[in-house]
Amino acid sequence: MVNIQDVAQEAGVSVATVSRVINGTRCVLPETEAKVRAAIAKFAYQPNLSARNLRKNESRIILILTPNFSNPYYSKVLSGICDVSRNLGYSTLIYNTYDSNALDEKLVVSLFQKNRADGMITLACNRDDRWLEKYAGRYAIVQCSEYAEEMELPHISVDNRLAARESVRHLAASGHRRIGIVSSSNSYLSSANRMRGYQDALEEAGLPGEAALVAYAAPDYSFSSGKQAARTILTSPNPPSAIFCVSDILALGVIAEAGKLGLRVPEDLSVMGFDDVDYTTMFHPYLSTVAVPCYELGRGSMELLYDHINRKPGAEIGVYLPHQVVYRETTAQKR
Amino acid sequence: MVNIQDVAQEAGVSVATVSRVINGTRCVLPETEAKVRAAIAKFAYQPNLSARNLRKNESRIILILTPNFSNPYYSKVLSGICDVSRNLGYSTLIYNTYDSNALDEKLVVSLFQKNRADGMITLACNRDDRWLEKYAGRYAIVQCSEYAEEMELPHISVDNRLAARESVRHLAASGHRRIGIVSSSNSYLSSANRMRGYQDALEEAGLPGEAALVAYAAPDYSFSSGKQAARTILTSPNPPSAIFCVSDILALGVIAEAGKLGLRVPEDLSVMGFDDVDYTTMFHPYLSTVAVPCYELGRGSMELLYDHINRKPGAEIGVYLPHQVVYRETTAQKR
DNA sequence: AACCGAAATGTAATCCATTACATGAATGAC
DNA sequence: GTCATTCATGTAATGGATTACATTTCGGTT
Repeated sequence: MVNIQDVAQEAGVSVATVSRVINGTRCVLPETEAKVRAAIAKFAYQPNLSARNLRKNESRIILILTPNFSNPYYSKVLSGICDVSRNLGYSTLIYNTYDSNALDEKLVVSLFQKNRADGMITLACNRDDRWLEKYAGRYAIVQCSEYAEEMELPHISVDNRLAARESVRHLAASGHRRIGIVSSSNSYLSSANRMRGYQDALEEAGLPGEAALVAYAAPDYSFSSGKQAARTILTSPNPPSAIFCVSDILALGVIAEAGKLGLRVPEDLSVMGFDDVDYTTMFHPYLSTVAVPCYELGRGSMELLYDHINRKPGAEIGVYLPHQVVYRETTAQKR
Repeated sequence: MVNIQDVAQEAGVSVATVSRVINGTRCVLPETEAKVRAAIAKFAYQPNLSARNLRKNESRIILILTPNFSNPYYSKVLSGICDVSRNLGYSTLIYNTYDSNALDEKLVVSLFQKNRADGMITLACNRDDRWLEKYAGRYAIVQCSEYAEEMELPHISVDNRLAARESVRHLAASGHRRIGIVSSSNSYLSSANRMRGYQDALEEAGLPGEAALVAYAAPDYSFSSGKQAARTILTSPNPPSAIFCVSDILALGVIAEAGKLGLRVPEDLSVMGFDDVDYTTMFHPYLSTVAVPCYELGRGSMELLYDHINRKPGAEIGVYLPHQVVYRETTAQKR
């Protein structure tokens, strides 16, 4: 494999000059630069990244901690992260934590040490993972989608509270007086904030909150847990005519269960999802939902991380991307 | 950051000995080893990977070329790859080629050179990408799911031809005499082999092939292209009573279009998919399909790659994992 | 007692790019 | 004409782990 020596020799200059040309660190005479570039081109020379990283004391590796690779939401985010990181010259080491919601402190530290990662992006930490703060100074960390509350750590997400509020407001504006919510019994800030937004909207519309309208699905966001939650709500004495769900898959479960109970969507029951993953429009009724810019969240989190790795002054702490509530076929006027 | 020097000093031995303990390359006296291990533990020492890679002339990075990160099939495969690669100490650099089916030769070479990757896994190459062979000696390459035909390059997949044959054989055994196929107009070997399997089964059952029973959906495997293909087949003069599809999403499209045409599934039309992605059981009718062990394909491809990187004698060239045809709610006896 | 060989460990070269410091040439000021 | 300064480039140290080769030690053989 050709190295910087060979290039220097070919160009008739020293290795230092070649390095300067490559990195553009100091002025090099145009004709010298031309010679060097010619030699680089001739050999198709590529600097050895291990040597460079060793010298510069960086790894050009960023860690990504994701709970579940195959979840379409996360895979979209990952896609955004990978595209940007590739352009910035970083390798991504994706670590699947398999829905173990606890973002393990020991794991994080050991991953950092073992890989000497330059930074990390977490896709799902709990709202009370305050220990992250301890490492903020030492390592560059960005939290994407979920983040630990009340901490000065970089994070990027949508405004979950507002999005939920808008969705539920729409349901109320469509005449629904009894609006349920299917949340998830996890410790994500998004779940908490979507619940808050739901309550905001009820209050705003002058509707009373009621325990029977609230169900918590299992923390796995699965289809079947959505069905189960729906059953609880819909078989109660005075069931709602609309249900807001904190995820699309849960909403799909709700729709399935509603069908089982003889309810038509949207004629008898309006349903709203959250995220807008691909299959929301893969079969009818198309799901009304909140479109979350997953890919852009991924891109944004990597860009944010890059700024923090390079200690760019003024790098932001909290970034919020715009969402959009989309009304399709699972929501209708109350009859 | 603590280095091997510090550990050696603390343990009162030379750096060579520390290295030997870490790598287990040569005999070290038990008490010496104990001292070294104590020092390592005390400092929580982790070898610098850049230095190690530089010296060993490896990068511990493997490239993954995938057409579409967010496709559930690929994300499952990626999940398997990442889990194994992590355990083997490799970083994965995932490169999204965005459905540009042409696995670009220049891209591959430049990625290898730039990252000095130790190996590469391709998730989708065309059956005629014979240029790959040129690089087989120089780089470790494993083809997962799709591979270039008639070449001695490592690959792993299911037996697409057999799986298709079994599925269609089942339809024939259920009394269907006119069985259609929705394939995809791409250049994947899987498509070709599933077509061959379809023909095998027809022949086996003594059923005639017929052009009107065959439709090629757009190469994007999309829901809408499935619908379009179904329309072609189902509106022909003498439509089939069963359709075998080369992907689940296409099958979903077929079912949707059948519904539009007033056909009930499975009463009027049996439909089989391929892959068994998550949403096949997310709404009724549950899809009959061929379960492909995506995750295991991912695992297997990384293990295979590892063997080839290390030039393990007897590393296999072609690995075939078992599939399983699952009969759910979209297939029924012909009436 | 002399010698051999194996085992355990140490010394130092090596991988390759970056960069602090050194050198030499050219420019300009007085 | 001399000295300071800047610019372009070269020399060599550096980062940290691996490993070929060297050395020491010790048990065993004759």
